[in-house]
Amino acid sequence: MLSMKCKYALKALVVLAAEGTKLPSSAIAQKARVPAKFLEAILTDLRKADALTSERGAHGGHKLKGSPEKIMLGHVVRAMDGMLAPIPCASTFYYKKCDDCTDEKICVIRHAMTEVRNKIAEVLDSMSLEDLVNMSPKKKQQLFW
Amino acid sequence: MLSMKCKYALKALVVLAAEGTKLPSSAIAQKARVPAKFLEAILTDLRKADALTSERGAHGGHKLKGSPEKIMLGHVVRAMDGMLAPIPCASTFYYKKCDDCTDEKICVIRHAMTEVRNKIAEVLDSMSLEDLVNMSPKKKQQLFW
DNA sequence: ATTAATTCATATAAATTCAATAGGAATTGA
DNA sequence: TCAATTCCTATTGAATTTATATGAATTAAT
Repeated sequence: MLSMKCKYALKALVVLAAEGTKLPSSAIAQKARVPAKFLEAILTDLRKADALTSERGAHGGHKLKGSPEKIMLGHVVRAMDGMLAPIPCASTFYYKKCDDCTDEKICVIRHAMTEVRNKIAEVLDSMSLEDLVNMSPKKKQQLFW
Repeated sequence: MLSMKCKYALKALVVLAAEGTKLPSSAIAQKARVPAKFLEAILTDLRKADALTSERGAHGGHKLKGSPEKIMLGHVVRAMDGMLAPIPCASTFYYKKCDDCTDEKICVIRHAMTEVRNKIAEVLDSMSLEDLVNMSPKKKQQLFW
């Protein structure tokens, strides 16, 4: 399951990708329909994840860091929610050994979940913010949801 | 993320599939290395999910319902954790509308997550308990993890 | 210099979910 | 009657999620 945080993060980034300009968090919150104060915290995390840059003060705001086609969904989801894999032992970026496993090399649960994690990563690591923006038939009107 | 409950359920079912016989929950707990009392509750859920049958009293126990190749991982995971999809609006079995979405038909987040959900379902709905058992190189020794 | 708009940092809180454990009732076979 | 078992209900502690609140720091415009 994606957390709300992660979903909001994706929506915020889609807004920024579509807009192309610097936007204050209040404007993003409105366009993405996301709780304003919660979004503030999320934007900070996204900045730490190198997905955007922020400017403080009057006329400040947030802007995508780099072009939308270079920011992959997998990167965002990992930054917000951690591993893509269903269980830690099947994760490549967040691997962690199971307590109830003696020989993870042969663990059949792990084998199965590694297949799942690879499929998830395949999709999310090949899909960019630009892909998301282009996906909408109404992108001219900036309606993505 | 799979819950512990779901992981334990899968391990219990693999034990039952490999064994082929009726087993008391205490024996399953030991072989699967799962907390005994927690497992009891899980086995009840698995019975309700039609994955096994239970007999009470002395010499009672739990037995797979049907053959291992007919019990799919997707069925088990859904029964334990609910939807496979990353977000409810992308689920086919547990669909639920988003509050922050006006037109889900065009929602780009939903489109992306539907792709993910389809990949996950593809894997889990085509993999059976028998596949899991056969996956282990050490299945003769009944060591699966 | 003051003010308004903004990000940033920290603390808090309510609600929910997770991962169990406890105790005992009901059932069954010996 | 006894021992082994499933089944049922309740509880609990911990962690996580989803926020909200407050105010400090920064910046541009007047």
